[in-house]
Amino acid sequence: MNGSEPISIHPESGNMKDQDAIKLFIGQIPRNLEEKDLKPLFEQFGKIHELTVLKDRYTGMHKGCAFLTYCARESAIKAQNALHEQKTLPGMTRPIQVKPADSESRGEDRKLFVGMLNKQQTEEDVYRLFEPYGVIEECTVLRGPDGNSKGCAFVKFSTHTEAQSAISALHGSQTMPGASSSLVVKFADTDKERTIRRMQQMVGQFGIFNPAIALPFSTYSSYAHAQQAAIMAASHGGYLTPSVAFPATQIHQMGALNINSLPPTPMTPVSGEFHHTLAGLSSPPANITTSAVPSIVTPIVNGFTGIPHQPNGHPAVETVYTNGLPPYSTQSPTAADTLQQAFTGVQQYTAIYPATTLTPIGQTLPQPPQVIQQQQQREGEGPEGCNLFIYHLPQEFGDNELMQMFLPFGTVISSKVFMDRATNQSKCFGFVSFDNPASAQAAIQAMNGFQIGMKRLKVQLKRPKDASRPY
DNA sequence: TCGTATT
Repeated sequence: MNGSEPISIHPESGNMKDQDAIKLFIGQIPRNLEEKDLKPLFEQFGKIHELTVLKDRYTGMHKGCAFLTYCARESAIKAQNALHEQKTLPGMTRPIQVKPADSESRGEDRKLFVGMLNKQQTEEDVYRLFEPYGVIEECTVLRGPDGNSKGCAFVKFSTHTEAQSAISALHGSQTMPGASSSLVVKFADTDKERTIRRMQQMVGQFGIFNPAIALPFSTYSSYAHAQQAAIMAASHGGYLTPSVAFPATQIHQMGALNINSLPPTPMTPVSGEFHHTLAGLSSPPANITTSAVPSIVTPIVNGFTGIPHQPNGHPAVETVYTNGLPPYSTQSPTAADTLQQAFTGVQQYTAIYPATTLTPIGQTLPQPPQVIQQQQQREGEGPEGCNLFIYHLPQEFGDNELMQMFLPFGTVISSKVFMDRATNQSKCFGFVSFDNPASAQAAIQAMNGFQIGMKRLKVQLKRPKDASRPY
């Protein structure tokens, strides 16, 4: 599940697909092309059973890719061979992608991540290194915008077993000249792990206040939206693009990871489920460096994919909103409904600390307070059990940020960050008071241990004034 | 040192 809702061409009558039809993933589609625009391009290879442009579930934003299923399996093979990496659609900087959708063959369990490569090593070098262990379907060295190797690569074998044997043989087996440690060969991250990794990177990148990304969110109506917006902005240096969307479930998992600081349990690769795509469907020869391979395996340009990485410019922001429906208003909400108001604080907070908002989500999604009181810093204090002590606040947090952070859990009747009189700097602790104990408890549950940058919040009930000191 | 996008 991933924030997209299919909009399909209406299957015409009598367009039954073959039992062994292949669903194709189409990438690098200009965002102004809809199903009807794409249809002619693909129809020349056979009758289309279904064509679905992927769109964001909430914003309707075109994601720049699609799923395509032909009635006939053969049509898919022909289309891939004819189009994949062969043609660049108007406005795109990279060629169209036509290949079996992930759903057709999860691939993850036979895809390896290779780290600690020498930055001089090319796709061909990596290919040679892994060739002895099986049929390589894909071999890509990761490169930066300048085309320089990042010292790592993806290698996809045709089977899990082959991939495993490559790990056994190569992991740690040697140290490449210039590498800081021995070769790393392991299964590539799953989608979930990738999501988590990205978010962690964002924590690192944006854990320090960055006003540049604190602007453009306000009219979202749910946590997930707010998070998506912030994450999207963060991961693109403030540009809004539809290219990443994080489902709430993944965000939740990320949160859990932040709290526990534990790596996710690796997903056990599903084995035994053999797919009829790729190798199965037209039995690619072991040597796929030949460009004439009549296979639906991702064609390998010049023997290897990904060689000519052009530096790709930022996608123009204005091309993003092809449906005339800007997903994120740059205006503040006027008189939004109660729910929206309830989340405004989270959104602002999210904009400041994108990844860190992930933690409380879904853990304890509090009832939005019915009334948001705007009083920010009344010295008042709630009843016993309603007052929280918060430590390890970010240096930048003031009373208002503190309130924003806790608004989602109920009505905040006061928030106070303690300042050093001499320096006027935050002492990084403060107090928040709710109007009822349940809100306070919800806030503790969700926010205690919440990671911001390198620190974790300590959130606990404030000691009653008359509490006896332990010493 | 984990890819631009995968219902």
